[in-house]
Amino acid sequence: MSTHDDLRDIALTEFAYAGYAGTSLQRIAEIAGLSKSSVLYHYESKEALLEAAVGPALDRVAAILDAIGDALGTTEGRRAFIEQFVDLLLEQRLAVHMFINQGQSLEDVPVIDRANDLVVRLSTFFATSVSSVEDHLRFGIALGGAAYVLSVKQDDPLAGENPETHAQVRAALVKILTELLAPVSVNTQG
Amino acid sequence: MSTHDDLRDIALTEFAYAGYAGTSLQRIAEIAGLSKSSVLYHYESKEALLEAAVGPALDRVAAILDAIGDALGTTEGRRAFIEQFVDLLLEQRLAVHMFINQGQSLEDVPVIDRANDLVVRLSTFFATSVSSVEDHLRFGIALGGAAYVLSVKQDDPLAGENPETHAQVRAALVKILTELLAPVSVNTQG
DNA sequence: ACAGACTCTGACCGATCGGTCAGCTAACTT
DNA sequence: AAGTTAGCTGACCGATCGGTCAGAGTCTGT
Repeated sequence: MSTHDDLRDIALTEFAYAGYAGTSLQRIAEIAGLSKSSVLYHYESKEALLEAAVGPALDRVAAILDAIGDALGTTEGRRAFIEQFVDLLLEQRLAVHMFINQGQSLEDVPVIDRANDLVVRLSTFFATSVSSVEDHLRFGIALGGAAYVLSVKQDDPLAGENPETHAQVRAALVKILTELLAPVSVNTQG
Repeated sequence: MSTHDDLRDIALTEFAYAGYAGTSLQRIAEIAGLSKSSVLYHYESKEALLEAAVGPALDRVAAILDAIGDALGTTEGRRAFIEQFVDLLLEQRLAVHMFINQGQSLEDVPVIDRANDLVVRLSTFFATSVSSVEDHLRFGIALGGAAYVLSVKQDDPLAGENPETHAQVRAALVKILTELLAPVSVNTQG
């Protein structure tokens, strides 16, 4: 992989792990085996590095939201969405964890504002007709919980990258999020 | 409230919101209307401020874990635990959110190590006999999701502090976490 | 009136932060 | 062989970081 992409990946890992404010360019440089000046040669600023790190994940979220469109109220629509959402989580777990848990404090960064807008879209996607406290909590727990559980470094089965475990995690996530967000009988007109 | 306690509360709010690394003593001082020197008069270091901020929450977690003891495998025991856990979350939501989401990166801070130990105890509490991937995910989503949803600043019903909404949130949380962690038929001997 | 404790402060410290800049080296072009 | 470019670097910048310290103001007990 190119140095450019290496830096992007290192930055994403560190931002998700130690926070944007808690990660220095010096540290990113050390992990990459470069000098801080080299990092700033590839990316014009720390903020540009953040944008490169989470931007692609935001594109995917936006694409999913656009594609699903209006099939939101029905249980069918929700289940179809959940499958795509789980795949997104598994592919972009660090980026999602980042803007879920640091989206509030980095509010004036353009790429984070974009992320926050998408979270709002995602929220209204699930809370159009039904707006009970319980449903709000369900959505928040599903979103924050999934982002959290996939970002925890653990010696557990999740750590391995073998495809069998991956399929197992995917199936379990779909099941759990379906229970939370699209129960067998959904009140479409709460 | 005393200046000492004010500083503790301000620090907790800022640590949970912007992260420990992302919060400066200068900022805490400004919010409190004091100088940075005054903050360091009340607390000998930034780390001491962190300990004062999350310590009481950790004491409560430990107390709950000690009290529940061995009634862990049964559905009854889990439900009793969940009620206490929800009350803890509602009372100490910022502190819980803090050490859930920053526990990994602040690993060498004593008070955070204590927090991480408690999370491990909590985890094994739910994963003694059953250790399937799905149950690990259920636990992580419940823990991380609840910590997340209660820490989000929102213009939603949660924001208000009126007792009626509080009871509504509590009931919904108990219901959702029970679904996640103690379904009607729990496999005690996975 | 004096002494001592409590609270608070500005000045200052070394270290680190994000970022700039001139210049080095190696590879490719003409 | 000369020129151009990409990749990288150390030296340096002002700002901010956590933390130290001597001292000022206030209040209480004697």
